[in-house]
Amino acid sequence: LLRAEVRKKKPSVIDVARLAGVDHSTVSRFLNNNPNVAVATGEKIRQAIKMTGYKPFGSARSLVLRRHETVGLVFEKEHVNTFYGARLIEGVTEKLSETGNRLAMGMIRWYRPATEIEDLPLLRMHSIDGLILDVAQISGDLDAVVYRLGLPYVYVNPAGGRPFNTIIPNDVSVAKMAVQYLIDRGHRKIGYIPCYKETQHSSQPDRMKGYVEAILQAGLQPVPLWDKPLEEIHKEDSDYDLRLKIYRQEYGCTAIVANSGTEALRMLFACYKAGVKVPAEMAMIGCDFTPTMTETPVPIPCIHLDRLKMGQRAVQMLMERIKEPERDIPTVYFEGSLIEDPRNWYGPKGLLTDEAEANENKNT
Amino acid sequence: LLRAEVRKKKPSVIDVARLAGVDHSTVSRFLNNNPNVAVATGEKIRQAIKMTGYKPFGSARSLVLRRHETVGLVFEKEHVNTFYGARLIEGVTEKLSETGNRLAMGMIRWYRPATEIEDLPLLRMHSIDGLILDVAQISGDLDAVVYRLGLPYVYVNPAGGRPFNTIIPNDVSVAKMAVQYLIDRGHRKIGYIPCYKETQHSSQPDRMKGYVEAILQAGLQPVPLWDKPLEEIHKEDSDYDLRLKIYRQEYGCTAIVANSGTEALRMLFACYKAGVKVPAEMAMIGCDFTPTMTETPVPIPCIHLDRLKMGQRAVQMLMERIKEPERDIPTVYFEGSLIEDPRNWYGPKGLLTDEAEANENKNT
DNA sequence: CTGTTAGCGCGTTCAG
DNA sequence: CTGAACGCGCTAACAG
Repeated sequence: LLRAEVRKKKPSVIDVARLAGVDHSTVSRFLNNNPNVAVATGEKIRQAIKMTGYKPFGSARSLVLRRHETVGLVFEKEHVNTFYGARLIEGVTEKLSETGNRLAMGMIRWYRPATEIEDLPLLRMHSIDGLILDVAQISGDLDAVVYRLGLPYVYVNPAGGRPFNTIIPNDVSVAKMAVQYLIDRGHRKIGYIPCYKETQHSSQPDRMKGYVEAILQAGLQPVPLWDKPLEEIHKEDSDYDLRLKIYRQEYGCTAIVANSGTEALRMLFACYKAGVKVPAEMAMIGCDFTPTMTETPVPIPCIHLDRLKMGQRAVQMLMERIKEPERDIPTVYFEGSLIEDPRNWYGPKGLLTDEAEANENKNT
Repeated sequence: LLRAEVRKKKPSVIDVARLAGVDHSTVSRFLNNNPNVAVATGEKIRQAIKMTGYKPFGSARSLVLRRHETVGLVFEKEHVNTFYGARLIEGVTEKLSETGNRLAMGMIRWYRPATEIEDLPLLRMHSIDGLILDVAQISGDLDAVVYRLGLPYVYVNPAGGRPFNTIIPNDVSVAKMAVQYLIDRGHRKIGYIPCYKETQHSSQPDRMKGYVEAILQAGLQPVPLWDKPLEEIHKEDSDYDLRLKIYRQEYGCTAIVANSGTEALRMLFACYKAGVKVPAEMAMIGCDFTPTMTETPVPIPCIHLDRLKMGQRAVQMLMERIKEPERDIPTVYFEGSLIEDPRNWYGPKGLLTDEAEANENKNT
């Protein structure tokens, strides 16, 4: 004990073993829950560990086990400061902690070549057991890079989708649910507001597709504004005011499906400015949830995609893949669920706290 | 090469050395930029590395160097899905990547005992070189835990502040700047909207303090609504409507300092509902920036705290501490800066893209 | 149940 | 400039 302190050197199994009067291999067995350790011996070792303040040196362990108990997460820099991104990171971290694993993060920017991933400090050496990739807006051959890494991997929400080893939100279905919600409440003229920031990712066209399909399936007519080029629509600050006018006067819309909370919020402002009552004169619903939806004076319902659970599921899938690297796992699709009043998100019965979720589950 | 492939074993320095016809120690020297390697030899080794697809095994390296090239970040779970939190993580990750370091994340929930930090997978073994802590709403003796870890550390925005090894936003100054902005534009009756979610963190009282100080320094009267208990004010959905009425009718306010974008947004809705023109009849400014401020029909200026840079600075400070663990570094305070129209945040000249920032710097 | 021993991949002496 | 030899802390196979 003292010697180790004096040498400014962290105590090792050797120090613990010496103090406990056993061999270092016995200490190792004890630490790894090997049953071949007498109870009395174990107790002595436990004492010695407490006295020395011993902590295992992870690197030595992974050197021999060839396992790092660490999972990598590669993420798009532009997505981190997004509710979607943050919740995913949260879910991943949480699930990893539960299973005793560490999370190591790496970021890549939009439109950069996929090969930049290989140069991340995260991947320049062998230091992780598997990789979760949440990258879509990237150039070059991502699959080639991932293959070269030779690591168990899981994709989350990639561009284009994949049949295996992937977690994907069902954006088509989400938009359909949103449309159905409005139809069920008697609406027949329903407009759609696309993402106000340009995106090449599939979520935008998928939600558009869902909107059109649901409308057509109900024997209704899609309102055509959505297929105009975005630049034309977004030239001025008053885009949404203009849009509201066209939707109401030209097409007689009584309801709107917003691509997300952002668009819902902007549309809501347009309604207030124009003196249009929400939801009486113009009903609204959002695809997906963002925290802005908690700030509206009136509730704007939304179809919630649980990114936290997607993150957790990604970890679970990756763990299975690490166990059996050869086996491919069929892609998991995540469906949306209705939130009638997103403003309760942070409340005592809100969806943010896991305790609340746990209680809800208990009651059902 | 082939042998390594067949054995399904990753190539090591030995394999590279054999292929290059040199000793493994020469390969090691080459990899660590030791000048004692002949150019010709180096070229042979480079070839061999490319052929084998060799990647260093990090654990073996850190075992002998006793350095992990990895930094830990402990974060509050409830803060991850916050713009503030996300930007900080972004800044930390970015700066670490630049310096060739990995980021390992751990999360702890509000109000839990500080000792839970020790049980994080991140800290159960020796696996990081230093630790950044962004935890404030936590119970128990955090300092004792950190001391026990025996690691170089840096605090970010802790409750109460610290004289050393800490990064802190100057919330008092931010609120003062916000008030001054309104005073400079001729306002004399200025109200303050506190954080609508309860918080025990110092940012809330610090901003209140800044508001009061600035008002008094200008020889004006603070509007007293801010010191009422929050529960009383927030009982109903119409809090902000009520507040607006009181501010205007009872105190004759022409301007409001909002604690953050959230409160600004809610106040703005209240104005629209009441038919109060912004900023003509009621000017507003927010402390700190949140993405909701990009969604308003009219610009609400704000005093921006750059959390991205705070994250980067934290890494820089930690690196210095890792180099000289005995030396304490004086706390760094971050000041706010005015954003006149936060709606440009995401725009081509917005603050989000570093390229834009770089260009701006070039021009100045 | 416990101790002995070998070796994981790499960096660093120290001879040559 | 290069190679031989050693050891970092730990696990696992084997012998008792």
